[in-house]
Amino acid sequence: MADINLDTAGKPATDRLAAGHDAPDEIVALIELLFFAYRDFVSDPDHILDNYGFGRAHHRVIHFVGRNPGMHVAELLDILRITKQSLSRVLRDLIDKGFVYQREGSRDRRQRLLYLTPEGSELHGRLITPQIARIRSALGDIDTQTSEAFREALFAMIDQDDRHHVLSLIGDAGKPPA
Amino acid sequence: MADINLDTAGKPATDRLAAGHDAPDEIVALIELLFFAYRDFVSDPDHILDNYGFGRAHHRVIHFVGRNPGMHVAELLDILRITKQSLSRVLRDLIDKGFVYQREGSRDRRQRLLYLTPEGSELHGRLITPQIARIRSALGDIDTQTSEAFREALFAMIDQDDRHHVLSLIGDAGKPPA
DNA sequence: AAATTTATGTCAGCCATATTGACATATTTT
DNA sequence: AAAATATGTCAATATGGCTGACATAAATTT
Repeated sequence: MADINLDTAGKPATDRLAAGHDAPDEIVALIELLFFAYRDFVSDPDHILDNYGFGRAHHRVIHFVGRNPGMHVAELLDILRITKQSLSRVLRDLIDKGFVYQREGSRDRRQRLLYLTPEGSELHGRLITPQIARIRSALGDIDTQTSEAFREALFAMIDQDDRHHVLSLIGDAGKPPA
Repeated sequence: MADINLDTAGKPATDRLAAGHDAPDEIVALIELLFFAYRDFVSDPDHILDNYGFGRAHHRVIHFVGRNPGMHVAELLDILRITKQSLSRVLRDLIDKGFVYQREGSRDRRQRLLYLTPEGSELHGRLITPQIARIRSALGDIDTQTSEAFREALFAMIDQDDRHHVLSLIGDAGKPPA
């Protein structure tokens, strides 16, 4: 934690001059807070995943399949914004190790519907627990309105044309902003 | 955008049963919103970086050095939470291509103080512009209180023992929560 | 019925980013 | 003078992303 040699003790003005940008400090603060919040937010699951020989990619699959049982591969690709090949490797790991299984779609037998096995479900629970705790504790310090505002702000950060999709994923808990 | 085969049309109850967890939907919604917000938030800079042959790692260095000119290597390592070796490669790229330069510390001549060159500063500006725009537009739809709440909530997500550090980095724009 | 499109999977190879552990150098601190 | 610190570098390794090509089965279109 060594004390640092930031020659911009007072910050704002100095930085803006040095950088030569017209970046409003309150906004830049939000940019950095998002970075730090996300960094720490994923660190808890990361440690757990180590014990299984899995990585973040596996976590994402476990999470979305866990929350949307019967989801098919194309939908997962769309959510994760990765290629078929990238997903394929991760999915194979999860299936081989017995955390995810596939079933043929009944409506469309080309589709492979994805489900968590009991082991997968248990891991899902383990991974989400610290994240829930972190958010609870973060919002616990704050009032309900803040929590609502947090949801709205995060939602508004998402690409316009993907918001309806996200809404359909997160369900009623993410009510459309008034 | 193919319409999806989520067999949990109504969501909440079904999912919780299927997954077997006691995950409150409002909190899970926040978890997912954070994922989607971050995914889209970094996508703008990512596209720009492609044109320079740089990646996210380079962006992070450009950003923090740009905001904290004269920062030294150890501090950067602490912020990014990566190893010396990982930083080393990225830093070498940036120095070789003329976006960052180093100066010997005057107080401690072992230190290498980091600065952006004019080119680095220009790239910094290019990278941060869409991020500022995204946040402005996200908060534009919303009121000032919401913006404040957003800042508070993000801050509270950060690891307890790192908050003072983050505070010192983001300056007054991230006022300590009342 | 035949042709086309779609959903998925897989192969081979590549690149970016991260890791560890060992070691070297210069400088500061004890 | 010895120890600790700040940085840099080497070699080896792992993960997770990418592209492009190709294969199969099933659904859809003509």
